[in-house]
Amino acid sequence: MTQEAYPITYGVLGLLAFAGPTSGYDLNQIFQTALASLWNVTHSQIYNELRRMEELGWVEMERFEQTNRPNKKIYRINENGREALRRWQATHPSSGLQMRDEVLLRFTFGSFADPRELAQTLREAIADHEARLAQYQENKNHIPSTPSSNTNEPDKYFVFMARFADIFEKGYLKWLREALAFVEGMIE
Amino acid sequence: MTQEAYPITYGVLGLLAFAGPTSGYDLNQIFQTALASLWNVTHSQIYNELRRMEELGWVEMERFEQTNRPNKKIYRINENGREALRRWQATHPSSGLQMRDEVLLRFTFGSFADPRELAQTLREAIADHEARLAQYQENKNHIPSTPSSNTNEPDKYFVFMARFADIFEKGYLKWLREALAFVEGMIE
DNA sequence: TATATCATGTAATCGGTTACATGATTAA
DNA sequence: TTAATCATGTAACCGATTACATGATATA
Repeated sequence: MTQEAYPITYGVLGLLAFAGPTSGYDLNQIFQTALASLWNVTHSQIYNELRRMEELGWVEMERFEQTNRPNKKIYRINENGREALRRWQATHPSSGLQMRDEVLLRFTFGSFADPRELAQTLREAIADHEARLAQYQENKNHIPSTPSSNTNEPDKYFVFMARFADIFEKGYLKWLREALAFVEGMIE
Repeated sequence: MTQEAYPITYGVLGLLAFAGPTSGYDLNQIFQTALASLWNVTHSQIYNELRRMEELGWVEMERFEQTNRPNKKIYRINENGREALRRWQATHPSSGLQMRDEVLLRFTFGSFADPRELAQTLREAIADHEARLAQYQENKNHIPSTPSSNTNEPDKYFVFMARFADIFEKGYLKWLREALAFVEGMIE
């Protein structure tokens, strides 16, 4: 683990600023509901970033012994961490949108596929993205409030970001349904 | 390089089936215009996958000496390769959509940013995505025709896939413009 | 009473990126 | 005439994923 930070580092750090003292396990849950629509992570990486930030001195860690559950480590952002977040926001993005989509890739080479199989792949993708959309709409009810604000209204940036997931998934689903109709037209 | 194939492997293989005998350099160009909207790659990875597929026996390689340019290797898909493409199409996707977007991540934690800086980030993102959209629309004029079809009409799956990039970028731009207006409202 | 799932994390691997190389044109 | 960009690839590294570990509780 080198002494450096990456976008995902700040993603975890930002959530920690919102959530207060939290374990890696819980941060992963939060990440999956709050940010999964715009940044893929695995739970392992959350732990990686927490360790990294501890080395960087951006967070404090405290161990808690538990009997019924594995022991946990609780992380808490400190002033260095908050300062790092602000510094990050003053820099330029290091890269543009990264995307990989196996369904679209398969569709593109649909000429090599049996249309029946491809149609099935598309139906599964539709179910998948419908579930995502439902999940994102459900998540809107659990948007955290801005840290250090004494209101408990949902953070306005979070709220606005949630619209992106909505627009994106609806557009995707629209395309998928049209694509399915197209592929069904190719059968036999 | 292990004896295995991944989605990106089939992406390169599929393009090779469309393009006929091609060098890694040229395949990268083709990939960037044809598939960049749905799968990120670097040119290095194209070369990696070509070597991998040669080991797998899916493609044939031939060296060409050049004087004014570095020597090149020309790759050509063989029957094993075409069979591999068809087999792949008969399997289930190994993963869903993968996405990482630093602009959205920064926006989400906009509470820690100076709105002026965030607005600037959004303006640059708008310019970036406008350029992408223009690029994708230009690309529509260069869609390859289905291999082994004796027409030279653009491949129908490629054409349909191109609509996805269109829908996606337009939706993204819509959101970005709304987000910019929102952030500008937060200034001062 | 198996078998998921919860809960919590570490270790090993690898897909994908960055850095390195190199000579020929083209542009400022 | 200095600096990009073209053209073509290889080698090294690392961000991110998969696999491993472990005991408790809930579920079928």
